[in-house]
Amino acid sequence: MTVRTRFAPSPTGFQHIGGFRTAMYAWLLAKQNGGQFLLRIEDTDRERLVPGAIKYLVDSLHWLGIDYDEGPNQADLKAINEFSEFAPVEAGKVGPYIQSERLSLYQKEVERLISEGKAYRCDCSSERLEIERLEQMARRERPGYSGYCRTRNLPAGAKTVVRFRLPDQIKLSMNDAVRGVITWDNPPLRDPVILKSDGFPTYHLASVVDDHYMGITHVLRGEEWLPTTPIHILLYEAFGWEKPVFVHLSHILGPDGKKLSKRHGADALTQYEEQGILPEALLNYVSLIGWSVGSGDEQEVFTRDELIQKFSLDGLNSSGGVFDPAKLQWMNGVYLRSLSSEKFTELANKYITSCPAKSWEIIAPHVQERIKTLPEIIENIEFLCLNDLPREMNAIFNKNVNKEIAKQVVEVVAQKFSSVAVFTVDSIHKALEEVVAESGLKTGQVFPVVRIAVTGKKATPPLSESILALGKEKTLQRLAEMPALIEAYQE
RNA sequence: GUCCCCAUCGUCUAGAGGCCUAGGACAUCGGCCUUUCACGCUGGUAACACGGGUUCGAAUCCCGUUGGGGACGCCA
Repeated sequence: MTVRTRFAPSPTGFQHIGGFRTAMYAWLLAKQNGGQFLLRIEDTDRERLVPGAIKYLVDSLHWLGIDYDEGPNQADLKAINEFSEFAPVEAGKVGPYIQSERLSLYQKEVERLISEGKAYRCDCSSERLEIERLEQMARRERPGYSGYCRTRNLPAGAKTVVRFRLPDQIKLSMNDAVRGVITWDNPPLRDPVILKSDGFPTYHLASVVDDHYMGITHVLRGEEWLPTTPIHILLYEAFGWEKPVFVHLSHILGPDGKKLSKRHGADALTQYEEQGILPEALLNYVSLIGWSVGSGDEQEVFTRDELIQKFSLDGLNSSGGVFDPAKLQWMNGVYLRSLSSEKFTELANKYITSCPAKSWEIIAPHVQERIKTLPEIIENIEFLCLNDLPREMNAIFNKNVNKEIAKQVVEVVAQKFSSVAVFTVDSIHKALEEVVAESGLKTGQVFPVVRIAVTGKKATPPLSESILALGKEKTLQRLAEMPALIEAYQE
């Protein structure tokens, strides 16, 4: 059996990391089995549509390296003003992949249901329904449609919706790939609207119809869909269609343990990009929330291919997981350090514009080892870019270094450096060591003072390399600036 | 309120009845390396929510309690 999975987001805002994790798992499952992964846009809620949301979805998927085999192509997106260069030029034969373009299909299927008595029209106004609901709540009854139009046999009309007729007694079970058998014995469900008065389907109808016609074999979605799964099962049965495998994923939680959502602690993917998180690291980290390779294997860092190879539904966890930014940062550092110097420089590009190329070349490997996210490059190379260097002067002084000694250090070092013909890491290092040997000053007195003099900071890349990157002229200049600063320093 | 799901270190997890004195990773604390910081290496603190069963034996199976989450829309 060919595995076909899909990611079916609604373009009602920016999709957060939880949604993309669902997409990733679906993609992983399809790729692993040589199947297809599709993108379907569920734009049936006309009121909440957000312009640009579809483009954001397509761009983000591409950024993460999740490419879809079937879905809206460039022309489709252009037609609705959501063009993305990252969409495929051609993709898929069971489209359209945008639900607003499949209206006639849904309407046709609904007619079938109505003619078979499995669905009916309803003209109850939403205002009336709302009042009804409030009253029920007030009476502490379970809220829901009363069933007023069930037997009225209403003809098609301007203001009508179509409801799916649910059995009076529902007892059914389903074998979820994550949770095993789940049984419902009379769940609190009322006849749901499947076709709205504007002619658009609701999720229940559209997703079932599309999953069927698009040949979806595994439905991966968030566990918020679990309570309404009986509706979907009943719909499959009403249509006489084969059901897919359901895979209800546990939620990604915010720091407070509540479901991550657009309104709650979630960031758009572009935020991570801006924060200098690599897509590979994000993908890898997020894959670990709710999934583990298991079987005693303790691997956590996976390449994309390893993920495709090792992913399995069995490794999916049924409990929700908190998103831990600290671990993401750590993993990003791991990925950053594994980069070739060429690739690292390429990614660093936007942060090093004011740094001389030669200096960057010298300092880059040391910066690479020290950062967890790209923007941290800035603080590491600041001393190479700035003319007017801010210095953490207070870091110079301690019980071993007073103003007198500090001045002595910069003076001796400057003198020594002047006599070094060619600056290399070795010659600089040797010069520094000679200062220590000849002046009677201690290493712990010399290096910290020079570090502040040259870089302004107490935590920096290695001193000799930093000095080499700065160059002899500027180094001597910075040393020369020190006596006045030392003198002026007040605690 | 009703229904559904979930429950191992602070966090992500391993664990499919004896391999568990519960393993790993992040975070945290300490040591080593070292001119700082970082990397790396190394050691430590730290968990089976509770109560009943079942069993020779339970983190693992069953029931209940508690706690958390989710759903109850002409939203998805």
